[in-house]
Parts: sequence; structure tokens; C-alpha cells
Amino acid sequence: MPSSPRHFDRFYAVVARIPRGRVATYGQVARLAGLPGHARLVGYAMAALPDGTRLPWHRVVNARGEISLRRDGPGHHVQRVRLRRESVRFDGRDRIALTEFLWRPRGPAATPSPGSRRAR
DNA sequence: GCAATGACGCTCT
DNA sequence: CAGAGCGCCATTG
Repeated sequence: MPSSPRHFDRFYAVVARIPRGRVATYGQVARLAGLPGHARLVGYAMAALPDGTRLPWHRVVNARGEISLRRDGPGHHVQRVRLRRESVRFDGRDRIALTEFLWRPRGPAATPSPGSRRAR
């Protein structure tokens, strides 16, 4: 493609790192790519992906833990199936428990340093 | 080039 | 917890 925003490639690089069986939010991808607050662009970058891409785009969901694709579209179903195939489970409201399936880079994070407080 | 749209997210009601 | 408003920016008519 002639004109490809340089940000898109950064997003793709992050998405490629999402481990199987885990999901990341659009905002999370944007932040990890160094562009906090640009979640919308991530969604745009995903929409711009070509068919047959090897990128695990299905592991990207919105901050509510729900598939952002329109329910009446084909993509919604595809993403849901691919996630279920990775053991990612949905609740009765078609939402994923981010507390359990959200990708947490930077290690297990099970060792919170005393004094260090979560900045938001 | 302006206006509307959209695979988002945060805050306030 | 759900809905409305606003910000952000690339794409399209």
C-alpha cells in the first residue's frame, strides 16, 4: 500500500507479542506502542489488516473485555471462535474476564514492590 | 478542504 | 452497571 501510517506498524509489532490464550485492550496496545490515548487508531489499524494476515488480531478487545466488532458482522463471530479455541472464555454477557485473561507484559507482576503504587 | 464516521477509552450522570 | 458526552485521529465522500 502506498500510504501506510508509521503508527500502524508499531501497533502490529505489539499485537504480535500477545501470547496465545491472552487478550489485550486497544488502549493497552496503544500504550505499549508508545502512543497512549490513541486506542482508536489501534482499532483503525486492525481494520486495515489484509485478509489472511498471521497477526493475532483476534486477541485485541475493548476495555470492557468485549469484542468491539459489530455483532451483525462476520468478523465478530470469527474473533469469538478463534478466542474460544485458545481457551479464552466468555461469560453470559459475551464478555471476557479481563482479571484473568488480560495480557500482563513485564512479568507475572505477582510481586508488587512495597511503596510502589499503581498510577491509575 | 470540510464534515461525517468509526474494530476506542475515560469521566460524569 | 448502563448511557451520554467529549477527545483523538485516519479514512472517506
